[in-house]
Amino acid sequence: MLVRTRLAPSPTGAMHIGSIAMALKNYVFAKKHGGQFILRIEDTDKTREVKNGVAQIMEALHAYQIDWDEGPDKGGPYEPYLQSRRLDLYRQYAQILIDRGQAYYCFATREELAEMRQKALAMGKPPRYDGRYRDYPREKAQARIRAGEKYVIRLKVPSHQEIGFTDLIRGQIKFNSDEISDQILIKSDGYPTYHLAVVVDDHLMKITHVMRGEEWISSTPKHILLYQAFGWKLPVFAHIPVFLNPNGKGKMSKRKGDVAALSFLQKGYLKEAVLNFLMILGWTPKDQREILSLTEYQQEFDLKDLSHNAVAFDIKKLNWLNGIYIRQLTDQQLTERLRPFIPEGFPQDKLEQILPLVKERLVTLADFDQLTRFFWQRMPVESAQLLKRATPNLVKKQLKLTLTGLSQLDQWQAATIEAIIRNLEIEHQWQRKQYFMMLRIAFTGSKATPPLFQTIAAIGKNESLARIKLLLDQEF
RNA sequence: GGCCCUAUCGUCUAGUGGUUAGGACACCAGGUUUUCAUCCUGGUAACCGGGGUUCGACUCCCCGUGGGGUCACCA
Repeated sequence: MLVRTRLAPSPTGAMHIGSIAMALKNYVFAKKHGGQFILRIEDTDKTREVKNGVAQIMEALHAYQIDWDEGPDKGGPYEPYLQSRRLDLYRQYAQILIDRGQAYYCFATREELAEMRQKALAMGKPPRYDGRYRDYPREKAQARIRAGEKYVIRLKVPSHQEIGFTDLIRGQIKFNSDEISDQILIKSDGYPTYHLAVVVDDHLMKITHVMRGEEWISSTPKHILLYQAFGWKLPVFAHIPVFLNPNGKGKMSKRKGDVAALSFLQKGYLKEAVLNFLMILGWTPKDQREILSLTEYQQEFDLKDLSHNAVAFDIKKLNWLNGIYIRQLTDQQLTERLRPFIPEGFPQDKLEQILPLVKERLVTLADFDQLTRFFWQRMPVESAQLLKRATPNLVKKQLKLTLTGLSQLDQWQAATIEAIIRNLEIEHQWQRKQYFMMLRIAFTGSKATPPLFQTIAAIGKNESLARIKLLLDQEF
C-alpha cells in the first residue's frame, strides 16, 4: 500500500513547535515507507485567519528542513491544497448527505444555542445542541432558505450506536454515539467545519494514515460517522501525545512561554538540536541512544514505540542537546550559524581567535554576545571583586608589575603572556588563585571567562595594557 | 461534571511473569583545571493505592486515585 500522510495546519498564527513535531512524524513515516507527505492548509475559519498565515507555515517547516511532496505552493494530483479553494466540493458532499437523509438544515440562531447551553448547564448536563431541527420537513427548510434565511447543515448522528476504531498506538477506542451531538458540517457562511473538510479531503487526497495530536481523539468518532455515511474506507488513525509545559502541568501553551517554532531558532537553538529533541520526546530507538540524525530517525522510527502519555517539554534536555550539536560543528560551520547572533561592532578579525574560546561554553547561539562582550568592550570592574583575598597595596603592586612585564612583550601570544605572569607569580610568591582571579577580573570584569592567557591574548596588547592603566589610575 | 486517553526516578524513557528495576537530562559529590565551561568518575532518586489471577507480579484483570485531552457556526 502506498503510504500518504499529511499535515493540515490552519493559518491562524505562528506555527507551534508541536506542529513541527507532528510534521516530523508524518514526514518521516511517509518517507520510511516510500510514500508521500502532503501539506494541506485548513483555512476554513475566516475570522481567525492571519495575514501571512500560509507563508508562515511553510517558512517554519522549511526552517526545520521539512519538505512536502504536494502542497499549496507546488500543487499535485489532488489540488488545490487550500481548503478555501475547495468550497464547492464540501457543499457537494454535504448535499449528498442531505439527499440521503443523513444530514439536515438547521435554523437555530446563536441566541437559541446559547439558551440551550445555559439550560443544560443549569441542569448540570453537558451543553449540547438539542436536535430541534432534526426532523424538520425538507420542503419547509428549503422554502426558508429560498427566502434568504441563514442556515447550517448538521450531521444526523444516529443514537445508541457504538463507534469504535483502532488507534495504531493505543489500540481499540470506543465511543457511544449518544455522547455526540449533531455536528455542524457547513457553517452559515457557507464554509465547511473542520470535521467535514478533513474527512472529505483525507479521502479525496488518498491519505492512508492520519497522524495527529491526541486532542483529536474525541473528534474521531464524528469523522468515522462521516466516513460511514459516505461509504468510504477508513484511514489508519494514530493519535500522538501532546506536549505539556516544562513543569509537566497542562498542555504546552503560549501563556507559559514561547511555543512558536521559529522562536526557538531565534533564541539560538540549532534546528538539528530541536529536531533531535522532538524525536526523542516520547520515543527512543531500540538501543536507547539519544543523539540521532534525521536519516537514522527515519529508519528507526515506529509509531508503535511511541509513548502513550502526554510528555513534558523539558527545556533542560534541549539545552543539553543544543550544546552537543554546537560542539559538533567545526569552527567554520559555527561561524556561519553564529552570523545572526554576532552583535554590531564585534571585531570580525578576532572572531577566529575568540570562537574556540567560547565554543564549549555556548548553550545557545544567543549566548555568544554575553560570552564575548569583554573581548572588545570595557566592562565595569568592581573593586570589591578585585580586592578579594588581597590588600589594595598588593593588588596595586601586582597590577603595576604585570603592566610592566607585559609592556615589554613583542610577541603578544598566550604562551608569552603566560610566561611573564607565571614568572611574576613565582618570583613574588603570590597566591596563584588570588593573583589569577584578580587579573581575570581586571581584564574582563568577569569571574567566569575562557582561560586567562588566551583571553588576554585575544583582547590585544594595546587594549589590555590600557585596561590595567585605567585601573591603576583609579582609587580603590 | 460526562466521555475518552493515560500511569516506572523531578523530567524523557528501557522493561512485556522470576532483573541488584537499566539509560539519558537535571541535581549532588569527586577528578582534570588559573575561574567558568567542556570532559571523566561516582552518587541520591521510581514501579500511584487497593483488590484479584498466579508458585511468583513493575509486568495480566478489576476498582479507586492522579495526570492529560475533549465537550463551539475554532481547528
